[in-house]
This record gives sequence, structure tokens and C-alpha cells, in this order.
Amino acid sequence: MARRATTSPKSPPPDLDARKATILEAVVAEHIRTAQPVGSSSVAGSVDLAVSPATVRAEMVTLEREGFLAQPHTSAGRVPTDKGYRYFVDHLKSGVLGSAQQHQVKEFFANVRGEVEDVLEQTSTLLTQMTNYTSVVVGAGHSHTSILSVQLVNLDARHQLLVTVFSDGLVVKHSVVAAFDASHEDVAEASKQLNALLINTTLDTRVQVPSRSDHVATLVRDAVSTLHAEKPTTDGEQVFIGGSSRVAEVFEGVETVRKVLSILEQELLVVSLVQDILDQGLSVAIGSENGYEPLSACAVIVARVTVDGEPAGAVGLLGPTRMKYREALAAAQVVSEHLTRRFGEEHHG
Amino acid sequence: MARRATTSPKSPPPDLDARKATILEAVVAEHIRTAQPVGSSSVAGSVDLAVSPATVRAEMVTLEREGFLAQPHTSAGRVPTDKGYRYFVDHLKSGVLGSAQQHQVKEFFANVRGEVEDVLEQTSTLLTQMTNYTSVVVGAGHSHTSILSVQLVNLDARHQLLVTVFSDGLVVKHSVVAAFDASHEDVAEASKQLNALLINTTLDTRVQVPSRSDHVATLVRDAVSTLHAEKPTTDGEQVFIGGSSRVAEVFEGVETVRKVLSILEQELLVVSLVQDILDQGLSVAIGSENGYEPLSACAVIVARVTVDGEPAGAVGLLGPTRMKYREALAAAQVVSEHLTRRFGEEHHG
DNA sequence: GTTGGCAGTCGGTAGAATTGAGCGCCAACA
DNA sequence: TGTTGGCGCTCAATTCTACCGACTGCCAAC
Repeated sequence: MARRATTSPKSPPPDLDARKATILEAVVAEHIRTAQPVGSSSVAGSVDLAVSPATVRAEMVTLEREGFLAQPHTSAGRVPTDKGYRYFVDHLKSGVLGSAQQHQVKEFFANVRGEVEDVLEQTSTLLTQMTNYTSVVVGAGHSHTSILSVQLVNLDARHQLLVTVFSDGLVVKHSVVAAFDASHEDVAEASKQLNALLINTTLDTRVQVPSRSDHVATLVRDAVSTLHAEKPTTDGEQVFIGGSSRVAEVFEGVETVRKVLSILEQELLVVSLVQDILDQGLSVAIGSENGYEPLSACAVIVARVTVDGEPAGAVGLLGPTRMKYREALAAAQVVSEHLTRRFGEEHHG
Repeated sequence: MARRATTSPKSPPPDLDARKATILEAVVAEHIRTAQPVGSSSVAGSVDLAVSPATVRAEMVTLEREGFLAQPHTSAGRVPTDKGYRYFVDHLKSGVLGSAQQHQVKEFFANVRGEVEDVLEQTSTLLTQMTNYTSVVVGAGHSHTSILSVQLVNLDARHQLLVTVFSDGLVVKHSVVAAFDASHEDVAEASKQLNALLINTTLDTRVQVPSRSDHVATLVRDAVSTLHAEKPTTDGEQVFIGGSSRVAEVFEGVETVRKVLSILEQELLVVSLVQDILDQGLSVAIGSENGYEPLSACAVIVARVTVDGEPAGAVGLLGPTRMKYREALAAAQVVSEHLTRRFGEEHHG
């Protein structure tokens, strides 16, 4: 188990001497607990450091100068900055789940049935229930999985439906509009040729389409180009968001709630948010680190799900910057491991 | 165009004399505009009734006794009750959309492309943009549409995927787990038999499954029962919810926001909410009329989408009881008509 | 370097006074 | 009988004041 829960992008370890670190951590912990500015005497009392409030104050002045803490106003206690939270998270001993929760997760994965999509959706509900934060589950795109089967179905003479089954069990449909009346025989023949052409290819594979101009060849060409056209816009990731109502509990200020919700509404944006964080090599993005201004009051925790070492998705949790990192990290971690295991199994069946 | 926007379930027309009606309507309109309690002089001033505030007060006392108005506290103006809104809505001259919005809708439907699901999802975005309320679009279930094609695909020897295409273009997949290792030939044969068995049936149709106990027959039996098992839980309706962030703008009080959001999270519940309202023969459900206590601060507007006279879905808008009924009703109306037309066309192509 | 003490800052709260919107009631009037 | 203007009353919202208390920063002493 990693000693550090996360690593900063290219961390110049912003190391503080032991006492400053202790004080900073105490402030963060206390602020997470109470949502109030933390004063020097509270820190001096709560921590084993045998040190007076005055000393703590002196240290806090330094910590503030260095950007780890901030003062909402002159005569108030200190509040962590994003940088302060970052330090806290980077130095967090990774926690373990309470045994009740351990059990809940085991129970869940023992009982959950159904399609991948259903499992992912319910997983997001699980995460939300465990943590009381909004959860995000992203299922990987299928551009790299191979095609198991393609079928062209006649809706009517001018409209066909192309149904593609991928090796990971994803099923995708595309409408194809013919410029002519296609007979059932044409469609059946096209379907057959499409199968021959596409089975075991991926969406990245370039295939040789027939260049003839008869009906069947045209259908085949249109179908292939429709199928391959999907790629640029999205890889077909699926997103499941659970517990958006928690946003209203966890943030104060209607305006913040609105901004966060309207980000969550845009699923593509959520996918790239998660992707960006993973690309930065982070497992937690705090405040402005996530790159979306409307989410500057949020922290986002992510954990990869892998199948055979390949990224196959991710789970995430979104809360306020003063979220319970230890618990949330543990939950995301454990759930992503269970998902990894479950899909690994299925795969090797 | 209907003179009444809605009809109450079995309306004993709670008719008020002309002056009371005018006053009630003025109070409702003003309260919708300002979100404030409305006083007698404001009504007397805003309405052509040449009548003094004192007279208005006298009438308001009656209206309050009859349950159309309420007083938040003694020395305040009046606020409409659900019953007051109901009267207002029942006597609303159905409005017309501003020409800018007319244009927006036309534009939208002229340009949307893609699968039915995509159209419905974008429609919900459209409704939200037009009205600034949360929107709901429900696509009908497919229990009554017939099956165009069934295909069993081998994921691996023990896991098959049953892909069913319905005549309305819906594609549904189901996992089937075999108790034995199924060969590709078995699966192909089962697929063929399934097609013969199921094509042109609906999910309601009872089919004669083979009673033999060989691999192929078992696969066929399992597939059919899996497919038909779906019915009880849901008809396969699809729900698209747009603009849930508007909930945070439109309601005051975090608690209300939370309650409403957590209802919206439960899609099954939203479907039955819409269904219930339609079943009651309403096009607007105000406050407690919708039957869900957490939504008692909401009004819900619904409009059917039909194809060939058959219900094929619905669009809805959810706002506070003091929502802009005229505009919202007009928007829902127009959008549902456009959807009806669009799907009608496609169907007759 | 640490500590206790002290003066100063400032948000939060509680209470009192004030304001003002709006009502109910009533006597007068058509 | 219905309508009106006027009067007195009520009560939420606002403003002001005073005050408290939780802090800090600074400093002199240890």
C-alpha cells in the first residue's frame, strides 16, 4: 500500500519542518471537521506538540506567508488554501474503510447483476451512499475493442439500422439513410458483407470497402463510414453520475450549487474532467487544479479501473475542497479495485 | 385551439363571479411576477376594475375563506394556494410562443439529426433553454412495438449477448449466461431459431419455445425468457432530464432544492410521475396534485407525444408552483407537436 | 526560540427602535 | 346593499447600537 495517497505532477516536495507540518495538518483536519476557521489555541490544544498558542500563531504567520493558509478576515482563525489541502492530501496516510463499509462493498459486488451499464450505474449509487458525495463512474470508450458482430436491419426501405456488437459487450446503433429503396435482399447481403469486412477489426482499422456502385455496395460503404465517423466526437465513453442532490447539501451558496450542477449536466465535460485529472497523474484535484473555474470550490477524487492493465474506466467523487479525503479516497480506491476485479474475471471467465 | 389549457379531473367548475375571478387572477399573475405577497392596493391599481383597495380587500377575505388565497402572516399581502393556481391555470387563455421562440423551435427541428435517443435528449435541452425550467422527456416503452430482428452473439463460450431490434428503432441488449460451453454453431443456430420465433411478435406475445433439452434449445429458451422477463420492472421507457441546475435557481431554500433533485435522480420515479399526471387527464399538476410530497413546491407541466394516435412519449417541465404557466405550457405544447410530427413523418417516411 | 500578557480588530448576535406594507373594521355614503 | 375612505392595529423587515468573544499581532521577559 502506497505511503502517499497521491503525487503532485512534478512535485518539488514543498517540505515543511515537522512542527509546521503538524500544525498545518491540524488546521486542515479541524477545518474539515467543523467548516470553521481554526484558531491558534484550538490547534495548540488538539495536538500533542507541547507548545503554546503564541508559538502556533507565529508558525501560522509563516504558513500563511507561504500560501498554505489564509485568513478570511483579520480577527479570524486560519482556513486552508488549495495549496494547504494539497499538502495535507499528499501527506495523508492512506486510510482503510470501516468494516461496515467493507462489508457493504463486498455485499454489493456479490449481488449486483446485469449488463455492464447497469453495474456501473449502480456502482455510482453505491459510491454516493458510502460517501455522501456526488459520484461519477466512467466506462471506457470502445475504440480499441474489436467488433464481434455487425448487422444491418431494415426499418423501412429508406432507413436502415446498423447494430454493432463489440467484444466488451457494448452494443451501438447507427441510423443509415439510403438514397434509394433498399430491398430486404440488398440489406441482408450488405449485412453479410459488413460482417466479413468488420469482424475482429477495431474502429481504428482502415478497411477496404467495395467501390462498385450497386445498391449493396453503397449500403456497405455508407454503413462503414457512419460507423467510423463516430470516433472524432467521442470514444463512446459512458458516464453515470450519482447523487447530484448531494451537491445541494455539501456546498453552501446557491450560486456554487448552480455552477457545479450545470457542469455535471454536461457529460462530455465530466468525461474530460476526469480524463484531465488522470492525465496529470493525479488522483485528487483540489480547487483550481481541476481546471474548471466553476469547480474551483470542489475537490475531485478519481481512481482508475483497469482490465488487463489497460485503462477501462474510472470512478470519481466530487465534493467540497474540505471533503473527507481519507474516507473518500479509500472508498474510491476499494470500489475501483472491485470493479477491476469483476471485469477482469468476466473477461477471462 | 382549446380555450382551456387544462381540465381538472372531474371538474365541478369552481366558478367565481367575474370580479373575484379578476382579482384572483391578478393576484396570481402579480405573485408569479414578483414572488412577493400581493396587497390589495397593488391589485386595485393593476386591474381595470374601477374599484377601491377596500373592496378588493373584502373580496380577498372571501377568496381566502374559500381556499384560493393564503396569508403568510397577518399583516402581509395574499399569496395563491395550490387551489388558486389551479383556478388560474384552468382559466388561462392558451398563449402563443413569441416569434423568436417559434423560430428557435423550427430551427431546432430542422437541424437535429441522429438517433431517436439523441433527438429526445437534445429536445430536453431545447425545452430547458426556452423556459429556464428543468425539463423531462420520456420516450415510450417498446412493449407494444414489434420485434424486427433478434441476434445472439457469443462473447465467450459461457456468455452470450442477445441483441433485439424493435420496429421503432430501439435496440436492447441482454446478457445470457449458459450453463455449458456453447459452440459458435450452437449460437448461430439458436440465433436463427430465435429470429424465426420472435420476428413480428411483441413482448406481450406468448411464443412456443422448443422443449428439447439440447444446447440449442436451451439457449433459445433462456434467451426468450430473458427477453420477456424485462417487462414487469419497466416498459423500457427512456428518460432524459435537462437543466437540473435550474432547480437551484428557481427554488429558494437548500432543502427544497435537495428534495427536488433527489427525486429527479430516480428516473423510474420521474417516469411514473409523468405517467400519473397524464393518467389523471391533467396537463399541469400543481403542488400536492402531483402526489409526491417532496415535490409539493413544484408544478409539473406535461404534454403527450403521439404517433398514429398512440401515446409514444411525453415532454414535461418542472418549476415552482409560481412558474410562468402560459409560456411553459406553450413551449411544451409546441415542442410536443413538433416531436409528434417528426416521428409521424419518420414512421410513414 | 518560546512564552504569557495585552491591546486591537472585527464578525456575529441580541435587543430596541423604527419603518412601512397591508389588513380588518367601521361608519358614511350612494 | 354594495362601496368607499379612514383609522387603528399587526407584524415582518430593517436599522442601529452595544456588546461579546474569538482571534491576531506585538512585545517584553524568560
